[in-house]
Amino acid sequence: MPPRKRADAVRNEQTLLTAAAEVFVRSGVDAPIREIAAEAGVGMGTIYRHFPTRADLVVAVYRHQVEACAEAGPTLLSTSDSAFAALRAWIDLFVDFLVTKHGLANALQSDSSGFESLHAYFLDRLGPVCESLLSAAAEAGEIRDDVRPFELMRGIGNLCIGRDDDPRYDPRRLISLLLNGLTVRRS
Amino acid sequence: MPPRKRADAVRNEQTLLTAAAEVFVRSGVDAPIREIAAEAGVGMGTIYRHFPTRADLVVAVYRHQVEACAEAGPTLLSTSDSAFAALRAWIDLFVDFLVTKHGLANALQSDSSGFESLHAYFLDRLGPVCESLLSAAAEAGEIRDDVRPFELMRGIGNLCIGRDDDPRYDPRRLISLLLNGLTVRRS
DNA sequence: GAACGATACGGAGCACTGTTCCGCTTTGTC
DNA sequence: GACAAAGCGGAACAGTGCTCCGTATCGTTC
Repeated sequence: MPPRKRADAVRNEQTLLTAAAEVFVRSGVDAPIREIAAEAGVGMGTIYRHFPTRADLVVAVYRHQVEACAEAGPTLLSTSDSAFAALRAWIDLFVDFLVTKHGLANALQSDSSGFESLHAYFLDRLGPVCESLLSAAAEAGEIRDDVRPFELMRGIGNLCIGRDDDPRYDPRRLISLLLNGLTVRRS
Repeated sequence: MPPRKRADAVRNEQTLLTAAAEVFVRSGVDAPIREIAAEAGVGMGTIYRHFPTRADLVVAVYRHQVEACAEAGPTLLSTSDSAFAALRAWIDLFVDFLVTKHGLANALQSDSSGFESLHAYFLDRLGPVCESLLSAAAEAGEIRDDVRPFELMRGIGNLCIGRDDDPRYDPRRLISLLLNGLTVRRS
């Protein structure tokens, strides 16, 4: 009994996740469905069919982003000029992801058990990736070696809270400064 | 130089605060402006003139309710059959007020300094009122005498979090049970 | 490769909301 | 009573969520 999904449906679902992620970063998790549909180049009906509620979509994007972020770690490490450059690039992806993560709380609007499990999934999956980037940069002598993944991810997460309250507040700038602070300098 | 407010404007503002409070309890702080206008029997323009943004309205209702709640304490105490009955009635008002209070965080959406000061105002004003009701009931031998206003208000506040997540969750019921738990019984 | 359900798609259309704007009404003053 | 000024109401517009169904595409069977 294999009523398998049609190929175009599978394709659309992937397209949607990617498009939604991009729109979330640009316009927040409350972005109009129309905008996401336009970005993905599909009709609104398609979105509602795949993700009946906004929470469904946000959760799916969240998982998708965690996975993409996790896979990007090793890739960046092997293609970047330096481990520190890889770390910077990875953090940039991570910040994009945080928009979705912070939107999750509102989207789930109380389902705290669901939220907890998604949060645990996030830590399990990304903690080690962050760790490997930190270790590589530390071993290359580019940054200090006493920074733990948890504190870094948590700190960056907190820097991103309230990002759209005030146009003068730019989390990415502060994060960049923070990363500068990790580097080892010859004096 | 007395460009005093016109009498009808003053009247409308009061009407609006009362109506908005009621609608907030019924439909939450995100209730449509139209609904509030209808409840108050005024046009939508009137609301926007008095309270340009939703945050303005929520803050005004908040202050109004804190005041009403504070004034209701002594009144209830002198008109109720017992101090405990007065306490119950007061808590009921207090729960209505909490809807507004919890909506405040969203409405202020980050202005944490403004939020802090409103929170302090609330504690200063209502703490003593709650205290007097507790003392009266304790002195009448109706409830135990080791309950502090802060813990009670805080506990009730927490019971009201997530009130509209699940229709099976009824904070007022639990609060009623909690109050029962305060009573002194002959065994 | 032709034919034909089954599956999925797109987007017009409806319902509902926030916000503005201006003709009309009420108020206060002389 | 007359007349600005202040205030009011709600029609009108714009943006959004969500549904529904005619149409297009896919996968399967011969």
